[in-house]
Amino acid sequence: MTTGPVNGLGGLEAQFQGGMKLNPERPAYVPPHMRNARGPAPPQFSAPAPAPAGPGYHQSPTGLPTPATTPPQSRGSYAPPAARGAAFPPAAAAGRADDGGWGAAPRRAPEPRSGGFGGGQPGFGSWKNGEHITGARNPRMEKELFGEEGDTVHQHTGINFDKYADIPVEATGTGVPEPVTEFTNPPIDPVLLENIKYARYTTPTPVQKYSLPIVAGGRDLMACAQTGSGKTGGFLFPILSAMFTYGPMAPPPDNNYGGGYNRTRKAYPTALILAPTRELVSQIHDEARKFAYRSWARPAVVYGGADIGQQMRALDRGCDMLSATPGRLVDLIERGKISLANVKYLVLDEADRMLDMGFEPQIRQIVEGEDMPGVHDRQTLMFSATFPKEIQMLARSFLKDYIFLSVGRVGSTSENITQRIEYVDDADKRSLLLDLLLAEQSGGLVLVFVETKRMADTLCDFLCAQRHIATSIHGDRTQREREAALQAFRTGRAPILVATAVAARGLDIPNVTHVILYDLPTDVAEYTHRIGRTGRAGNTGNSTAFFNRQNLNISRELIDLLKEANQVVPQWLVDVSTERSFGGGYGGRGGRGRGGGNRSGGRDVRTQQGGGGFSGGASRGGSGYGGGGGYGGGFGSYGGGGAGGFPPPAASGGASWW
DNA sequence: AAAAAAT
Repeated sequence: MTTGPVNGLGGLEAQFQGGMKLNPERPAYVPPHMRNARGPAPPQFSAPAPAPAGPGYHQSPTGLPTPATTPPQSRGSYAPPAARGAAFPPAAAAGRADDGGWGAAPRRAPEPRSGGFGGGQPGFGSWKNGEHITGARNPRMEKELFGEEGDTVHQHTGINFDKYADIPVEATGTGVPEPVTEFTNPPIDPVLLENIKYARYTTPTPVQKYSLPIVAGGRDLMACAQTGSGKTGGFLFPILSAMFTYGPMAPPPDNNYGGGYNRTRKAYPTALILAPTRELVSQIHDEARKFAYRSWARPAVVYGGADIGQQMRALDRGCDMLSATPGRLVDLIERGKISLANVKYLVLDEADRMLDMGFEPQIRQIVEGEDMPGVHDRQTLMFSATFPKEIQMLARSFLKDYIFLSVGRVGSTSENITQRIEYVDDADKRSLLLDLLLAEQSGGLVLVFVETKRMADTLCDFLCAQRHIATSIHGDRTQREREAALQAFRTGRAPILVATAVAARGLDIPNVTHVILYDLPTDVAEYTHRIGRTGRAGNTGNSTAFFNRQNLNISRELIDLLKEANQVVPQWLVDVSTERSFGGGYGGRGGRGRGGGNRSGGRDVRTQQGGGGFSGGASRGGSGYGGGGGYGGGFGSYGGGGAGGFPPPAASGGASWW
């Protein structure tokens, strides 16, 4: 295990543990699956008034949904299923006045901190008698959720909106709606609008401009948007807006399903967001909390490596928008703790990863093998910075007549990132890394990617031995260590983070000024995601990739990507990509070529010849992909590792640590 | 080949 100076992390962890242990009322241990049989507040039953049947939730976005009737003492989202009945599905509402037998829906326990008056607690709203009751403002929560002016940990301070203005957007599919241009009340729910203001978002990013009306119009979406382009808001905003407006849904009549005796309070999320790493899921949840502030909707999060009992208790306090990693979600479904029967919005973030070989079976189980509504009874949204053709083909089975959105340069990386490729043999990598770190004058954070968990530890130890303050994150560290490392990095306490692929996707860490690919991934899409940890939210960043003979397989695609992003392409890289023998022994790679051309995606497979089944459709926006201004300026001058001849000069600096 | 994701 790596124990850099900051890995031990006294404060945070002690606090975390202490909080758990100091509770004098902590009950004796109960197995996880039994814990809900003896909740703090015994379920109370009372017959809710039969709610009038009305148009289904979201069934008619244009019509006014008939209010669901909710007993005044219960918070909206936790109303007994029967009481939630009216809105969705309409048929479920009739004749649900009985409260006996299996039909008896468990009344959710009152919000523990609410003094018995659910929803009345500052910061939390409710849904009563078909109306959205906005919670009172809560200064403490606002500070926690939105931070204060000028802090750097809360993102999107100093967002560079000007850079967004010219980003081209291509939307294909049938009936593409007109994008919105501003955050305004119609169509955005007023409660959400206020939260957007608190978060200091002023203008929708291109992906948000399109996703808002697309989702509001009931459409499915496959969105390919460059990193740091506001993807999270792209799905949170339209989903929360609709949830706020239309209110909670009725659960299905078979809410006793699973376990039979209904011992456990079951969560029925309206929106389910799946992502490939725990940290990403956690980050999405944090955003969801911001934008659900003062509303009736309760965000929840579940992921592995953390105490499941704690997560289940948190689910009892509300679960309307659930962010989850696949494994833990399946676990909780099997325990009868979560039902997907109410899911109206399914989001796959980093969709290409979620549908790749490692994840696809789990995703398929969740989407097709549990009680998730079918593709026509839910809206499915997929987001990623890269969308390879094969993955798009696969993804189509989860979508219905979707709109394909491509934001930014096609399948490419942001021009906000100045990308460099350095030739360096393995033996010289450490030296060059030290040079780069010394040359880093920005005071920003440096993220170093390696290919293996072991290398992450080794390199982190090495850097610490060299008096750098570094920490590491990878899948063999405990969840607590992972979170501590990320927190130390975010806050700048450890300005260097050595990471494996676990940190490659989606993580939004402000102030990362330099991403170093100490090892190059074998896949350009992966390269794209990794360097995308810098240059976020319209800011600029630098990336340096260490290239040597082992990376020949991506040289061709790398060159194409660099060209597309208006980056300097080292001549030696062009040379090696065309020469079959590079250092010998790699003669076999020649045939790779650029067959298909769009491995990283960015183009709607339906619009390519033989796409099948879809008749093109409207295409708007995106008048060409003209190059932006020059980002030429080099950053820091380190060693002699320039883009010289071939083979290029080795990095300078003595390898004195051998 | 490696990483990630349930215990």
